[in-house]
Amino acid sequence: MKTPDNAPTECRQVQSVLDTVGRRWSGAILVAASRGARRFVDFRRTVPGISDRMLSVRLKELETLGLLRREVIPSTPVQILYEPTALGRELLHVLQPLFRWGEKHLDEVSAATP
Amino acid sequence: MKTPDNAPTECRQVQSVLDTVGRRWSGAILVAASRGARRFVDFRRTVPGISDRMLSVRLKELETLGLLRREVIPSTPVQILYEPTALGRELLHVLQPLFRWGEKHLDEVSAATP
DNA sequence: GTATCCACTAACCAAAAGTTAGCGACTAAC
DNA sequence: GTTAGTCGCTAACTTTTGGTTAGTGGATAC
Repeated sequence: MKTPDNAPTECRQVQSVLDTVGRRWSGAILVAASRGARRFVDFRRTVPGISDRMLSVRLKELETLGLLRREVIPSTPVQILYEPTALGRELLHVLQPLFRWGEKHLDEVSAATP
Repeated sequence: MKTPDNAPTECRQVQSVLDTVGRRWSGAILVAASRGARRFVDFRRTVPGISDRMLSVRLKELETLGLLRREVIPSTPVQILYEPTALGRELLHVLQPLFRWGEKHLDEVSAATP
């Protein structure tokens, strides 16, 4: 069977999206943010199993990608707030169908990985 | 700010979905399949830049996950066909919004990653 | 007989993720 | 007033994952 000429382009695009938002923890961090997490400790408590290092690395990445905004509040102790940008909220919105699929089918899928 | 009690569960679910479909090449391979790719060489031609090894590894994973079905046709030379299962097609369907988001915003996002 | 195709696999190297520990500046408890 | 704990990180190191290159066997093509 033959694939259409634009198929490689589509594949490249899909690849790029998943390379940016599909990295380990990124999705979970965005969801945590959408559920109200703002401070470093909020995320650490809300994302199960993440280490300080990975959280720090991913928050920085997501900020660089323009999906989270970092705000420093010079109180004592200093507070650092992360919140979704408009772009981040839009991304969370299009991720909803994927999450619902996960809820529905994850048992079937993970049952297949021994 | 406080996150709701079910937030960690949601994060875990998101994590699991993205751990399965968000691995490098998996999304592109599924898209290739949805565009008509069936044989090993079809995928290699349709997914730009993938190596034989990664293609082989990912096809096996996607088969184990129940997203692709592997069929051996004992012709000469033997043909191996991979096609999306019902579950795979459903997943592709819920990934569409994400892909469209990518088309629209990838330039903004990748412009932020130097 | 040399060349190529198909669907892989082996051996090896690089990059990403995970683990453990600790930092400085502060606060609260005893 | 010393001990313990919090917050937002970072450094050093190990493990896991991904990437590259090469090669396989059986077949047909020239």
